[in-house]
Amino acid sequence: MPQLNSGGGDDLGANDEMIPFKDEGEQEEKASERVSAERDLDDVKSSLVNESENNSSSSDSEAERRPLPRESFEKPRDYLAEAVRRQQQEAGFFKGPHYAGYPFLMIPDLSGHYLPNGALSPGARTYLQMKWPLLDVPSSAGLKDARSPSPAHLSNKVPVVQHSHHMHPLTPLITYSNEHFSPGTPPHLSPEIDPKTGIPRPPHPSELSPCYPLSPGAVGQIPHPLGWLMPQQGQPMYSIPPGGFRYPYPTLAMNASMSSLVSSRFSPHMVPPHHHGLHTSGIPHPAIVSPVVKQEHSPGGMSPSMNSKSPITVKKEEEKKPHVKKPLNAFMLYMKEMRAKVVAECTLKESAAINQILGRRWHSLSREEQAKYYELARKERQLHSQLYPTWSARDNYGKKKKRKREKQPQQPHQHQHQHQHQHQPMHEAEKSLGSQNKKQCIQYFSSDKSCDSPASSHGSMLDSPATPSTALASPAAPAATHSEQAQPLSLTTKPEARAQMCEFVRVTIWRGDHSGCKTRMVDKSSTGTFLGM
DNA sequence: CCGCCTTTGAAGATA
DNA sequence: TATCTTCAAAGGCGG
Repeated sequence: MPQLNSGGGDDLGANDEMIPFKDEGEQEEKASERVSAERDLDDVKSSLVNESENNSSSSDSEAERRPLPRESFEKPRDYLAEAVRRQQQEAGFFKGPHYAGYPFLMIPDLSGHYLPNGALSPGARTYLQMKWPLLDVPSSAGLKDARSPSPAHLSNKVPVVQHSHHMHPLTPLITYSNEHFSPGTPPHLSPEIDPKTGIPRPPHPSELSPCYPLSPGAVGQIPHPLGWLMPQQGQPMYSIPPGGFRYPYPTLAMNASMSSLVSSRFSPHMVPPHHHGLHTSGIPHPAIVSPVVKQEHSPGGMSPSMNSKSPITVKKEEEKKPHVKKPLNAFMLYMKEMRAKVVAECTLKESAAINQILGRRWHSLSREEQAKYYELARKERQLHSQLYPTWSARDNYGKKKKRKREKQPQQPHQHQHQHQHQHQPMHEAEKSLGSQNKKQCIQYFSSDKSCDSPASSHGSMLDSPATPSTALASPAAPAATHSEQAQPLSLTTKPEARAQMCEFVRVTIWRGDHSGCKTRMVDKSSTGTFLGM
């Protein structure tokens, strides 16, 4: 479990983030036949590292080594801490053109999710216009320029936008003026509160400045700075209890990253300093799903809930307690951002299928790009914890009637992560089909290059679609290695072609076990193989 | 209409 | 400490 206040410099579990490839080894182990391939992968990785390092003209420290092989990459803390340090030291973190591509923003949903009433600050408006250049707009020249790769980019460790899509989803940030991204630490930052302990702690130089320096007691009543957001579906990402909070801080103390985070994922309303007016409007905070009650469970200090209450009362409050959602993790952020693109590329609409693609794309992302999302996620968590200091993931346990995913007692080696089961859904089918060969054929997404699936393009990788190694081994990866302009996501394909290439069908799989049959999304092109036809 | 599917990651729970 | 479980988003689909 991540340390919230390690004192090591980072905050809120930032240290546990960048381990995107943690399961790689496991998967690789399974695929003994791919040993040599792995070796090649290692080589690729090494070269990648070298290239990256070479490209990094900057003399800076560890951050410089950002593009690291998996092993090194597993030290997010240093990385992030360093990044932050640099950010703070160099006021130009967001200024320099080369930093333009390192926005901590999630743009895609901006309009829909975060702008309930459509009201936007000028900055936000600009932002919106830039948002989602959308699927394959070949001529986003201006944007292209913004993301143009250059040694300078790389030298700054800041993940440079390199996109297959002409424009990095996050690129729009570049449109942000410095005013919105005023770098550096706000002078008026108060000590950050440890969400767990509620004890204020001095900001560590290497950690992000708290965006909302709230006192433990005040936190609960503080309006969510992001409270303007209202997701499209009417389900707020985060929401503020009705009635809103009073916003105690005339000026939002927020550093560059935070402001970007806020302004993006959470809302452009945040940008303007007139936020206090916003909250009085009671706009729900995106994290709160059901703004039934304005009162959030008391954060430590001045909350009434501190008082001893009868179980009934407590229960009542519990019921009324708005559902504060978990902060999105890096992948979720990525998904939100990229989903629309994938959907546009492919004919499919089923999220399950889309998510598989996204999962692969995720792995095909360069470390720098992933780092951006990890950073974003970290900020999200940080923000979330500051907004809801007493919130715990456990609070949401049981609120979602989750399917009971049956365990697979017959397969000892699968008793790993649930999500690892999910990573290899073919196992179930495999059981029913009873052969490794079949298993390899069971690709939800196969040879579709546009709908991506780096792994699928490699027959040898078929049984390990989602592993990073696979991604690295994919055709796209090497490109990424050589240039941040790699186009792992293949948006270069024309939509029509892509549409053709990306068709999925639902396949019902008979499962020999208790579960009977099961439906799966399978790429049409692989259906035949899958079905043994 | 609710839950499943599917992905990764974070965090809580459990052994 | 290691492993397992739940939930976060999303939207089509099935019962």
